[in-house]
Formats: sequence, C-alpha cells, structure tokens
Amino acid sequence: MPENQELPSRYDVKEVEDRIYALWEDSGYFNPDICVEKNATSSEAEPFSIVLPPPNVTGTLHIGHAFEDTLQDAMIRFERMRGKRTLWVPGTDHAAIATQAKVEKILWDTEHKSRHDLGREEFLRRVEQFAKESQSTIIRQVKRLGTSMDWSRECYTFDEKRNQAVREAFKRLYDLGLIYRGARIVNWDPKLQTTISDDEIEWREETVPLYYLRYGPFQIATARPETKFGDKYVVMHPEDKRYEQYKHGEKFELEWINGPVVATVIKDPVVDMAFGTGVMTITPWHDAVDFDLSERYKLEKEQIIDLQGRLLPIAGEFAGMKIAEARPKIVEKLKTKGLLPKIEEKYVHRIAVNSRGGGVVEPQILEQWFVNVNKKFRLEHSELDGIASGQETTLKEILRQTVASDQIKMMPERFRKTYFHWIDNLRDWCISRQLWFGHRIPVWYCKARSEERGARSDNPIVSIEDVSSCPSCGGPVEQDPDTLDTWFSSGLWTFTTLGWPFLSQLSGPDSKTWDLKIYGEDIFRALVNGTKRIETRAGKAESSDKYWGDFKPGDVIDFRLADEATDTILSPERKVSKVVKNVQHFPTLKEMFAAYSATHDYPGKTTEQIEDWWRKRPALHDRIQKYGIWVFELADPDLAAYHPTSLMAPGYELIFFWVARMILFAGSLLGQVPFRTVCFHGIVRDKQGKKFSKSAGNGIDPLELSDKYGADALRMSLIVGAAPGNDVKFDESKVRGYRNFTTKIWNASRFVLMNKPTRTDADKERGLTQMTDDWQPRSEARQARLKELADIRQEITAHMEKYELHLASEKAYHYFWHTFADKIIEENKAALRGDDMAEKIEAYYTLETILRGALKLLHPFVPFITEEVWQILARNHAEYTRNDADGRRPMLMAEKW
RNA sequence: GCGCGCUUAGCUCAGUUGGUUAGAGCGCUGCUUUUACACAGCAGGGGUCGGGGGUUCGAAUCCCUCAGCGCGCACCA
Repeated sequence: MPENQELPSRYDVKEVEDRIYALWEDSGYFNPDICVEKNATSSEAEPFSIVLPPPNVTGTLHIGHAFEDTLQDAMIRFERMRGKRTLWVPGTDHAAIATQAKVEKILWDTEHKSRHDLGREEFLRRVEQFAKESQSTIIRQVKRLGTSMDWSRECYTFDEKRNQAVREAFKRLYDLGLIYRGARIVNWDPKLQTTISDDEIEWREETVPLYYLRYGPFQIATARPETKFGDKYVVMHPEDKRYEQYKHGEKFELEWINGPVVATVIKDPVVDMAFGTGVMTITPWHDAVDFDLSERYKLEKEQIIDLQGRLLPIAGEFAGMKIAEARPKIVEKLKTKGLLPKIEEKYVHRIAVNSRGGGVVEPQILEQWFVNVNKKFRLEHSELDGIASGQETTLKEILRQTVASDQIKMMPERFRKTYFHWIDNLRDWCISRQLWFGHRIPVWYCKARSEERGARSDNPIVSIEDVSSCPSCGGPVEQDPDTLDTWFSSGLWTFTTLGWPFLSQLSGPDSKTWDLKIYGEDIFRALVNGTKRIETRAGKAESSDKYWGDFKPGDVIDFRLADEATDTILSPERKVSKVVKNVQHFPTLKEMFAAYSATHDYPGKTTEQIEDWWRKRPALHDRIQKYGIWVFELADPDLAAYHPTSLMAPGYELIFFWVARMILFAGSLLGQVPFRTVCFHGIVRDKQGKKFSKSAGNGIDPLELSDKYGADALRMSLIVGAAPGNDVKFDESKVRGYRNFTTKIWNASRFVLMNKPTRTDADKERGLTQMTDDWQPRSEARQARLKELADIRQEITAHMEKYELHLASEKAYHYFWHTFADKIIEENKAALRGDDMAEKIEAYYTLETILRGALKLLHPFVPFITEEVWQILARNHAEYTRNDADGRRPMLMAEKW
C-alpha cells in the first residue's frame, strides 16, 4: 500500500456529506452515553445540554431552522470536542392550533369537508397522519444539515410521555391552586371558534370613522357603535373639572339606541382626560379594560355579541346580524335619532387578529381554565437563586427572579428589558382551547351533578389517570372537551424530554421496580441506624445504574424523610432525584423489620434497640398504616445530569412563548431554571429585508442550497457575522462565497497530503522517522507558527465560551484561508521541493500538524468537509491514529479540541 | 404614549471591556493560467464609522441631542 493517498481532485459535496453523516450516526457519538462507553468522553465530564426548540409539524424546514440548528450544532460540537458530556435532544412540536388549522384547510381544499363532517375521532386521525408525515420530512431535513442530535432520545410534544407529563403538570399546578376554572374575559376567535392567548394576537391598523354619540348630557366617542347597546355606565376621570358636577354612583335616564336606559356615573382614573371628550361608556363583556373596571366596581355585564359574531337580542331589530352588516345600519339609526352629532372620518384604530390564521378577535367573557400568575404558593423544593425551598412565591416572581438574579443569562442582554416589561403586563393565562387537536384537559365532570346544577364547572375531577366514573356517586362522567394551549406543553419541554415524570416509566411490570425494593431495604436500614446515608449496592449494578444514572454501586447518597408526601434522595452531586407517588407496593416498614432484622445486621444495634427505635416512632407507624406502601418517583438520570440545560437558542420572537413558559414551568414544578443561558437569534430575511415565507413567494430551500453548495457552505454563510439577536439578510451569493471556502479547505488539504515525503530506509536509519504528538520543529519560524495556532485556538475558544459564534467562525475562516493557506503553505513550498530530507519532513509535519489543528477549529462550523479530510488523514497516517475499542478509527467530531 | 434596536466601503454586515494604518463576504480595477485551488493567487481602489455637541491623552466604541428607518409593548374609548 502506498504511503500517500491523495485526495480526489474534486470534492463531491453530496456524496461526502451523506456518507459522513451516516458514519457519524453509525458511530453513536451523538449519544453521550456511547461517547462515555467508547472513552471519547470521561464519565466524570461536565455535562453540556441543549434541548432543541422543536420545529412545528406543520411545515418543512426553512432557512430560519437551518440558522438555529447550525448555531446549536456548532456549540454542541465544540463542547463535545472539549470533552464535555454533550447531549442535544431533538424533537418536533405538535403546534395544536397551527396544525389543526392547516389540516382543516387541506381537508376543505381537497374534500370540501369541515372537521365536523369527519367527527372528532376521524379528524384527529387525519391530523396525526399529517403530523407523522411532516415529522419524518423535517427530521430528514434536519439531518441533512449535519446536526449532531441524539436521535435515540427524540421526542414529540404530543407523544405519550409528553402527554403523561402534561397531565402530571396540570394536576400538580391545580393542587397548588395555580390553575383554576373561572369566567373571565378572553380573546375569542369567532372564525376558529376558540380562545387564544394575549400573545397570539396580532394588531392591525385600520382607518375607520370615529363616531361621537350623544349619551344623555355627554358625548362619547366610539369606533364600534355595535357594542354600545347595553352601555349603562358612563366613566370619567375623578379630577376632570368639566364633569365636577357629576358624582360617582349618580344615576340618570337617557334616550339610547333602542329606547330609554338608566345610566350610572363612574369616576375612575383609567379615563384619559385628553382623549375625545374625556368621557366613555363601557362594554365589559367585550373589552378587557372595561371588564377590569367592572370587576373593580362590581358592575353588571351583558353580552352583546355571540360566539359566531352575531348581535344578540339586546340589539333589538339588529339582532342576528353580523357586525359588518349591522354597523352601517346602526349608524344610520343613530343619525336619524339625532344621537350622532359628529363623525371623525380618519381615525386610526387597531383591530385584534388571531395571528394563527384566524379571524378578528372578539373579547368575550367565558368560563375557561386559567393559570394564575399572581397567586402565592409554597415552592417545596427550590434551586432558584433568591427563592428558598419552602418559601412562598408566585409564578410571576419565579419568572422575574430567575432572570433578575442572572441565574438565567440572556443574550443579548437587551432582551431582559423586553422580558421584564412583558412580566409587568402579564395577566392570568387562559390555557383552555376549543380545539380538537392538542392535549386534552385532564379533567372530568360528574354527569349527574352537571345536570343537577345546569353547569359542569363545579367540582371538577382533576386526575392524571383517565376517570371512568364519579368517585363520589359512582355515576358516569364526561371529560372536559377542551384541549390545552400548545404553549402549555412547550413550557414543559426542557425537562419532559429529559424524563419527567419518572412515574410513567415505572408503571410497567418490569425489572425497574425491583431496584426500588432493594433501595427500600436500604432505606429501612438507614432509618433504623439513624443515618441519612445509604450505600448503594453492588449486585444490582446494571439496572440500578441505568435508572439511577449518577448512582453507582458503592456510592453514598443522602436520604431524607421529608413529610408524608415527599421523600428526598440526593445524589452525590446533590442533584435531586426525588419524590413519591403511589406506584409500587412496598413491604411496609413493619414487614421489612420482620423480614430483615433477623438476617441483616445493623451495625451497633441489637434487636432490642431496633424494636425500641420502632416504638419511638409512632408517626412512622401512622404513615405506614396510612399508605401501607412505599413509593418512589425517581428522577430520570437524564434529568439529573442534563437539567437545567446549558443553552436555549430560540428566535427572539419566541421569548414569551417558549422562553417565558419554560421558565415558569421548570421553576414551579422542578424548582429549577430550564436553562442557564438563552441566546436569542434573529430572523433570517431576504435581500429586501423581508421575512422568508411561502406566501410572500420568496421562500428559499435550505436543502436545495445544501445540495448545490454543501451544507457546510450553508452553515458557514448563516453563522459568520450573524451577531446574537440581530436579523440576518441572506442571499445565495453568500453561500457561494463559503462554498469557495470549502473548496479552499479541500485543496489546501490535498496539497498537504500530496506532499508527504516518502522516506527511504536510509532516511529512517538516519532518524527521520515518524512524528509523535509532542513533535516540535527545530526551525524557530515554524515553532512560531505552531504557537500562533495555539493562540488562535485560545481566541476562538474564548469566543465560543461567550457564544460569540459569529466571531469564532470568522476567525477560524480567516486563519485557515489567509494564514494557513496563503502564508504557511507558501513558506514551506520550497522546503517540500528541496532535496534536504530532514527539512522536507519537518516542513511536511509542520503543515500536517497545523492542518489538523485548523480542521478542529473549523469543525463546529463546517463539520462535513473537516471530518472527511480527517478521515483521509487518519487512513494514511498511522502515527496519529488511535482506534476505538471496536477497532474503528476515531472521528474528528469526538477528537480532543 | 413607553421601551428597544439600527444608521460603518457600491451592496449585506462584523467590530467583544474606548487604545496602534476601521474588518469580512459579494462587487470593482490591474496583473498572473506558476505542478493545491481561476470556486484561485498577487497587487490595488474604495469609508471625515447618520448629523451636531460633550467626556478623555485617545471615541465607530461612553454621555447628551437631532434626524431617518425598523421592531416590541401598551387600558386612549
């Protein structure tokens, strides 16, 4: 076999990238457990984890995803190479409302049917089918970019485990009093027939006439006369001199649209004295501000518009009409009645539109489920800075404190301000949706009781498990028909992907529960010995190791009896893996006592002492009587190891949807932050600065670009110069530019390889043999070049640590092209062509050493080509090549940075 | 209305805590087809860093102010 193997002169992007990705997947290195197994990562290594903000199953991969994935992949690859235990969890999002709307549209377009024509069950089957197809497309696309996600841990926001988690979360928050059912004003979309959250509203400006109506002695302004039928409160500022003579609570009669009404004067500072006449009437049923006001003064509320957007009987002759139809007619009537003294034609008004492709939002008072963001509750376990375990807090406080304390770092920092401002304006979050597709609300109602009271809102049965009959009367029940806001499950994403709750994994009749029994024994023994320490046991190593993650046989762990509902077990790193659920029947303490006191020795204790110990703990007796079983809900080892995650990298438009909700749930349910750093990226825009979208027709397919120029080139073009949080203008010429760069990498590497000197036996005898890892050139100039590489590595490392990928990538780029290729190669050409074998070898080794170093620095950004070159180097240069345990060559992706 | 961001080479954008001749990609000009690479090399042109004021030995960078553009939030009926 020849000592040199040249690289082919042409770099076949598609062939190489597909082959290399398969090689990576095959190696298992995407999975940190396998990295540890194969010795690429130390089992003691610090973890670094990212949970992918999952793409919607509604669509295909777009350039924004490519951007986001590239940033994360670069970080993951960097940290993996640095030796961290690196986990990147992939997944997809069911995106309830968006997906349902999409499938409904397809259904209408292709079969001219509505979802009601199919029925709930069949419709949901169609949605799932659509989601599944879309999912596999997205995954294929994501892989094409070279993302090093651990596919063995792939999740879906609507799979069974996530459903378990959603139920669990709902129940726990309900039990804490943080979820309640109530009649409050919500955003109702008459088109999609569902509520939506405040954050899903898109405001559109409209120029409409502003009508001044005569309301008794006052003039009031409105852009929506159709809502005014029921107005019986007239509000003004308490300090408004113009209306001094009117007193709060004063009543008077006036002629109104459909006849005389009695109005009451309300004085409140919400009124802007400078606007219009400084007087307004209110419509509490269809306006959030008016609703708040009427709550404050306990005013009557009346519905004017129904859920289909039609006027109700209160509108008299206009009843049954749609708003658009009724408005001109109402205006006409007002005119003829002389109640319309003035019209201001050009008034800029903003209407609320459902941003998920819905209709014009009409606020309505409806009975819905809400998350109370202001209610105080006890946070049992807290790892949050500034909130102690057992302390009272609120969800808002958790949202604020975790970021204010810098426990969560935001990049760029300016988003903190946006975030805090959002918190200040945050109202209770309506989480129920009248959609079919989504996590079903885990609440049941007793049918008999509902009928008796004419409403099902009272006495909800909130349960993690399905409920088949009423626990009190045994009669039939019905499940709440609503589904949960998709952002509810999103908020649980960071930790449910890592294995919360453990409960669902324990219920099966398999060996997992056996471990617990063993631990129960140990716990018992510890209790008897009056210690909090438990030594885990050998003999159950395989399985206990698996489910306890950090715990190894012989590890000492802390155990604490907290209260009847919670026992806590701390791992050696003091990560909590805790808690309690009725899962597995345990022998009672008493039985254990009987069974084990005879056979096990409790050092330093006699049987009498143990019996005495037992007698002295009546509380424990109670507890055993009461429960009779011992149950542990254990944290998944992934959760203990990888949560809080290290980094979250969403687009800044998701700050409220993903980021805030994740903080809220991880804080309240785990007492942890969901991530340590959130690094926002901008939106990828086209040359004109427009967002890429299918409807705008400027769509650009990242896969097409990858096929044409290589995923490496695409990645590079997205990452260089894209400062965190800033939008990127993107066009193909940029990709072409970085394709040229990959060609440069290829050619420079080729040059190095084709100049490997062929040593004769005589050369070897003269000591001109093989280089080693600590090889150093004698030439000072070459030593300086190696030093320079080390310096660059340090600079790039520093940038990466600060998530300044745009700077790191540019530096690596510049170094490779303009230092290595342009200068260093040129400097060494003469030596390579000369006759001095020693000089030749030194020149070559210098180049190869620097090439290897540079490939490492580039690998996070252009993983394919660097890996390909590395593989060829390894194939030909045995002196550098170590093999894995299984005899395979190591990969650049798992090399030491 | 409140808040945030942007304004740097013809175009798109970097510029980390203020510190030597302000950088990159694309584009432009000239030369070069020299056995890694024309998807290239070498050489070059091009910026009073939006305007004005201030702090400083020193400002693209910090402060004030003005202008243009963009975005987020908000209870102006």
